[in-house]
Amino acid sequence: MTNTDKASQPDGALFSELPSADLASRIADQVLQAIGDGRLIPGQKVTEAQLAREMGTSRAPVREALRLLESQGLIVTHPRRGFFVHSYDADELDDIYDLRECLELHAAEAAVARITDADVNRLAAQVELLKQLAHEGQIQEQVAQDYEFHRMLCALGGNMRVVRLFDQIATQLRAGIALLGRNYDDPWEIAQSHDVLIEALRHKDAARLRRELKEHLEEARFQVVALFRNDKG
Amino acid sequence: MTNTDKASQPDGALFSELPSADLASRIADQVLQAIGDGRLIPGQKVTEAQLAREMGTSRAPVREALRLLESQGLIVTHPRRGFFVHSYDADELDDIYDLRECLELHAAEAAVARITDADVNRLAAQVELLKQLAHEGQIQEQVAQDYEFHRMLCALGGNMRVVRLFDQIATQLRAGIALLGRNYDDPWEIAQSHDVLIEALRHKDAARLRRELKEHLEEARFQVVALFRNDKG
DNA sequence: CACCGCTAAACTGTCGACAATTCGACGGTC
DNA sequence: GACCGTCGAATTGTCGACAGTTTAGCGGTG
Repeated sequence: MTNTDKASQPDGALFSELPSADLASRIADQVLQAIGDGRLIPGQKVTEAQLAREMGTSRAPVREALRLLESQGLIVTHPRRGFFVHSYDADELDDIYDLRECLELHAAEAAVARITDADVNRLAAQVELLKQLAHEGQIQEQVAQDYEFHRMLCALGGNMRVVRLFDQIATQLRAGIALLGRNYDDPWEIAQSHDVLIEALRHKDAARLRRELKEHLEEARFQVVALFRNDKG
Repeated sequence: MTNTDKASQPDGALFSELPSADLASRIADQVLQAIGDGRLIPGQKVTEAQLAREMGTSRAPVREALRLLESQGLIVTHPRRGFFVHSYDADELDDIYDLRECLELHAAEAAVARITDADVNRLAAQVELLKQLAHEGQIQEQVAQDYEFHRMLCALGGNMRVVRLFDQIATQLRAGIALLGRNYDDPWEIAQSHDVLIEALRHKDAARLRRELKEHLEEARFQVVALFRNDKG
């Protein structure tokens, strides 16, 4: 998820890379976090020199970090004007969900053909984790693990490029949703709504999985977009 | 297509932006072109200082250009090692086509519901252009206009994010295919194979369009991947 | 009071320089 | 002959500086 360890999911490598000492990546992570917890709000200008001063570095790595976040869709650039935190509107979130649905349904369909019982068990365990976190009231962590579940599902589709796209989309959605300031649904409901997906996977029922997953995703999409429209007019 | 004019397809804007004086973007275009016509070959190292010398600039904009191309998947970075032209293998091209199929089918399905007769006519005219270019033997241009046709189709789906992704994918495919050094099929066949898509669009037959488009794309995918496996072993 | 142009401050794009790291060649060792 | 460590050249990551542009504030004008 962070930019520090790009290869967080090494395809069977024994050791993951050591955390990069790269200044730019660390700065990008900081900015990402700042966007996530609202210290940077959408539309706000991000000044290279100011960030550089605050971080005690020169402008060069700050610039690279912002360009990285730009490529991930979290920062927008107006040439000679500077960098700004990307401000999502409801239509854009709707587009993002549309894209996510397209990718995830595709990956899930491919996954059904390749999935093993062990894989299904891992996914089921992840759902149990979601329920537990719902009980404990760890909402932030639950959101993170919810994305992780869907990421696992995408990964089982076997197309790593799709997984990378999913990561980008997830980051954007989290940034967009963060500024709602509240969750879009009851955590327990969310956790439970994954059960039907596990069922479909156990039976390797592609059609059913597609149907259920689509409903699952459109539920979230509908809630989020509706909330967004209310907040922003 | 180029990086110089990001808004090359302004959604109804009267004037396109003036060509950016941005050094980084122009450098990126040069490098992109160099990859396209084989002056830079996959796997080759790209040295910042050398590029900067050749272009008569400092390293800073070169670095930004390469990072931009990295975000588009044409350049890969090994930290503290430098930049390299991304070397595609057959499996990766297969993944890219898989992704393209997923996106384009989705966009096409959405397009059917929104498309006007004028839109269909524009697409049909584009197919005629493909045929004409096939006759004239302008293969390079035909390839470009072929992508343009599919881009138009994606755009009619209404999700601009999908279009941007398509652009990225197209760039990667062209870079990957460029090093085959030859076309993967008869230009006239390629042009004609678009006719069935127009037919399906005229009848607003989503199911048929999906079927035909899928076949259309898998044909290209099959040819390219097969050729690639032969060349590279 | 709204609008316009001017001036100063702030900022971006670009540049050249330096330290730390990496790469390649060389010679030494088994 | 293959392997290992060393040394010098080349390269990356980072830094501070400068020119041109943008922005914000201010006073003038209708």
